[in-house]
Amino acid sequence: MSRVARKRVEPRKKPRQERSRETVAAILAAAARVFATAGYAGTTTNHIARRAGVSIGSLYEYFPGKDAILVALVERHLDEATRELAAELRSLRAPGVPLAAVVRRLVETMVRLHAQDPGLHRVLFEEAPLPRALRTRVADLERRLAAELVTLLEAHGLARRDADVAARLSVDVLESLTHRMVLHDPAPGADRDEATRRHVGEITALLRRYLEGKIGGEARGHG
Amino acid sequence: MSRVARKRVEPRKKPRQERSRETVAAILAAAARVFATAGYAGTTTNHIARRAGVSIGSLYEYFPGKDAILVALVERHLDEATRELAAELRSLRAPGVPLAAVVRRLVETMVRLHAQDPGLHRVLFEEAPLPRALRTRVADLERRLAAELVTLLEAHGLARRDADVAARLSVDVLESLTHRMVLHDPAPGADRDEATRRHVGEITALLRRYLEGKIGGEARGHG
Amino acid sequence: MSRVARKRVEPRKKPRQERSRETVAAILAAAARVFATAGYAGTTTNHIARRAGVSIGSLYEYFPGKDAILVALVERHLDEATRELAAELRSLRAPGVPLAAVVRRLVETMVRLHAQDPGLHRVLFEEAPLPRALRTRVADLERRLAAELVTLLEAHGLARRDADVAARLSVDVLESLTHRMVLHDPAPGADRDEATRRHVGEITALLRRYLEGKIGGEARGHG
Amino acid sequence: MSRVARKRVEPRKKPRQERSRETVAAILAAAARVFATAGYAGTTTNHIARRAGVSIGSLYEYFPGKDAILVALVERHLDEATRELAAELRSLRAPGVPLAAVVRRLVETMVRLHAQDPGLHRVLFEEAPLPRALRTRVADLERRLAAELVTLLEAHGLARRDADVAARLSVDVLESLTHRMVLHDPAPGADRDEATRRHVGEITALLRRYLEGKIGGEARGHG
DNA sequence: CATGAATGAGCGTTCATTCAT
DNA sequence: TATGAATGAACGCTCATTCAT
Repeated sequence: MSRVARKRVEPRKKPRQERSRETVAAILAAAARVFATAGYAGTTTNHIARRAGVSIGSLYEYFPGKDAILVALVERHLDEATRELAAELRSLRAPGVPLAAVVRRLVETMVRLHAQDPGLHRVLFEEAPLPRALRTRVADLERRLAAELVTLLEAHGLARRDADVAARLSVDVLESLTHRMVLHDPAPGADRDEATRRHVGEITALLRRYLEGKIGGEARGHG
Repeated sequence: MSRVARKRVEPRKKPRQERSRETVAAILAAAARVFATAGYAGTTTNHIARRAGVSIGSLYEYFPGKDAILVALVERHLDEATRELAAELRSLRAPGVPLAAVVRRLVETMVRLHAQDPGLHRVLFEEAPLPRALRTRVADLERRLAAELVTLLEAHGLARRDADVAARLSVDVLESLTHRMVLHDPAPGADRDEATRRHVGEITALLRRYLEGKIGGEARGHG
Repeated sequence: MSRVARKRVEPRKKPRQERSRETVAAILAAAARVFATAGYAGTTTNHIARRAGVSIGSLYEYFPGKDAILVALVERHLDEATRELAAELRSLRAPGVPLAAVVRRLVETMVRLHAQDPGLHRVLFEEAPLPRALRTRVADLERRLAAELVTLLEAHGLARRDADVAARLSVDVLESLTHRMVLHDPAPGADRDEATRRHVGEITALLRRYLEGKIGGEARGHG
Repeated sequence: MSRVARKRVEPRKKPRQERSRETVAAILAAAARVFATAGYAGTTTNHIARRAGVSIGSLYEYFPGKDAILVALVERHLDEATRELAAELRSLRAPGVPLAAVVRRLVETMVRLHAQDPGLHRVLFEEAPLPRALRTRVADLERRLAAELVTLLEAHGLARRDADVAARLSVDVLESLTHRMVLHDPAPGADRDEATRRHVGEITALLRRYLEGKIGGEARGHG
C-alpha cells in the first residue's frame, strides 16, 4: 500500500454461510485490536490470524492481505459514521431546533465517532496511507456534511453568498479539532469526561461565533 | 519504533572532517525525499543510502537506523519552526500592530512552516510514531505559542478569565487547519496560490471572530 | 552468545505434523555437518538451511537462530551420553565385575561417546560458548558419574576418606584425556583402531594405579 | 581463519622505530583484554584499535587482520612457555632432585603457565581455530617436554621399554588437567589458592603413582 | 607514518503469501 | 473449506578492510 504497485484490496469472496461470516467478523475484530496496539507497521497477518483464532490460510481465504483488512475496517467505520451522521442530521432538520443545539450536537457526534477507539482511529486515518478510493469516500462524506450544513444555516436564516465556504471550513474545524482532541487524549482517567465536556463546549462556541457572527458581515480578509 | 523496545535514535558520531559533514547532509536530504515519496513504512535505509549516493555502511556510521534519521529531520524542522516563530512574535509584539494583523500573520507563518514540504511534513508528524521526547518538544512549542498569544491578547485589551483556554484552542486551530489545508493540497497548479490566500483569509476571519467576539461575553457553553 | 545479551535458545514451536518433524531432523543433521566442518564462527544459518535442503524461513520457524540449533545438538548429545552411561553403570554395578574391568569399560564408554563425531564434539564442547544452563547440565553429569564411582570403589573395598576427591579427579582424567585423544586423532587410517586400543589401555592403567594404589596410602602431597 | 581460504597471518612489517614498537605493544595488550572478555567472535579489529588508543588504519599497518593479532598473542605465549619450561627443566636436571619434586614442580609450572590469564587462554587455545603452523608448534613443544621427561625418568632409574608412552601420557595429563582446572576456576576468591594447592597435590600424586608404579610392572593393557 | 571516513559483501531475521494435505 | 508448514525476497545491520587526506 505504501508502495507504487497498487494491490487488490477488495475482499476475495463474500461469506455465504454463517460460519464464514463469523470468521470474517473474528478477523476484523482481531485486526482492530492488533492495529490499535501495534500500529500499522507492527501489525502482521500472522498476528491477526492468531489473535482471531483462525489459521493464516483462512485469513487469506477472505482477504488478499493486510491492507485489505485495513480497508475493510475503514469502510466499516465509514459506514457507521455515515449512518450516524445521517440520523443526527435528520433530527437536526426538525423545525424548532435552535442553531446552538445544531452546532453542539454536531460537535458531540463527531467526538463520539472519533472517540470510540482512538488508537485504531489514529492508525486507520493517519498512520496508514489509504488507497485513493477511500480517501475520495472520506472527502465525499465531508462534502455532503458541508452541504447539509449550508441547508441548515439557510433554514436558520443565515444565508450568505459564501455560506458554502463557511460550511466547508466549519466541517474542517469539526473534523480536525475532534481528531486532535482524541489523539491528545490523556490517560482515560476520572476527569477525562470533564475535559471532553469543556472541549466540546469551547469548540461549539468557536463555531457559533464563526457562523453566527458572519451575519453582521464585518470586514473580513483584508488583514 | 511502534513497539515497546525503544531503540537508540541519537546520531552515532559527530562528523569531524568536512567530508563527513557532507555525507550527513546528503543522507538527510535524501531521507527527506524518500520519506516524502515512499512514506514511513515504505522507506528503507538502503533506499536512503542509495539515493544519497552513499554506502549503507556510511549511513550506519552516523545514524543507528531509519528512525534516527527521521528524528533528525523532525528536529531540524522544529529548530527552524522555533526560530521563525520567535522572529515573527518579536515583530508582532511591536506596539501599534493591529490584532487583525497579528492573527493573519500567525496564520501565514503557520502555513509557511507547513507548506514547504507537505509530503514530508505528513510523514514526519502524522504517519511516523515519534519518540516521546520529540512529542513533548512539539507540545512545548505549542504551549509557548499559546502563552505568547495570551500576552498579545492582553496587550490588545482582550484580557479575560479564560484567555488561556481561548489561546490554546486558537493554537490548535492554527495548527490543525494549516496542517489539513496543506495535506489536502491539490496538485501544485496555477490557482493554488489563490486557493491558499482565500484559505488563509478565512482562517483569519474565524480566529478573529473567536477571539474578539469573546469580549462581548455572550452566553457560551450551555448549548 | 558470547556477549551479555542472552538470546532465546529454546526451539520455537513443536513440530506437530510428520512433515515438520522431518524438517527439524534435516536441520539438525545438516547443522551437525556444518558445525563440524566450518566451526562455530564459520557456520551460518543460511549454510545450515541450504545443506538441509530447507528454506531459511523454515529454519527460523523452528529455531530462533544458530545458537538454538547448537543447543539442541548439545542436548541431544547429552541425552544420549546420560543414557549410555546409566546403562553402563548398571551393568558395572553387578557383583563379580573386577575393578580392572570397571575402569576399562568406563574408559571405553567415554571414548565411544567422544569418538562418534570428533569434529562436531570439538565445536559443541570447546569452541562454542554454551549457555550457563547447559554448562550446568554437563557439570551435573560429571558430578553424578563421580558419585557413582565412589560407590563402585566402596563396593570393591577401596573406601577412603578422600574417595570423593579421587573419584572426581578420575572423572576429570576420563573426560579430558578422551577428549584430547579424539581431537588429536590422526586421519582415520588403518591403524587408528590400534592406536586407540593402546591409548585406552594406557589410560586404564593410569587410573587403576591411581585408584588402587591409594590403598597402600603412601605419603602423598608433600613433594 | 575458520574458513578454507587461509589468509596471511604474519605481521606486516617489523617495527623499527621506538614508537612503532609501542604501537604494536599497545595493540597486543588491548587485544589480549578484548579477546579475553568478548571472546573470539565478539572481538573486532575496531574494538581492539579503540581500546589500544590507536587508529584502525595504524592497526592494519602492523597486522593484516584479527587472526594475525591472535596468532601473535599465541606466539608470545608460546615463547614464554618455552622459556619457562626450559628454565625449569634445567633446574630439575640437577642431580639430587627427588622424582617427587620433579613431578610436583612440573605440575606447578604448567598451572602457572595456564593461570596467568585463563580467559585469554581459553580463547587462544580453545575457541579460536589456530592455523596449522601454530598447532604444530604446540605439538612440538609437548613432544619435547615428553622427551625431556623420558630423560628425567631414566636419570631416576625408571627406564622401561615404554617409557616414551608413559611420558607422553603424563604430558597429556599435565596439559589437559591444568587446562581444565583453570577453566573451571571458581570466581577468584579467597580460598581459590587453597583449592589450587590441593588440586596440584592430587595431580602430582596421580602422576607419581602412574610413573613410579610402572616399575613394579604389574599386568597392564590386557583388559 | 597516522588517520578515520568510506566501503559493501554478507550475515541474521521477518513476514506476506502459497499450496499440499 | 480449513489448515499450517514451507517459501524466499528483502530488510536491518555489522565489521573487516581500504585509501584519500
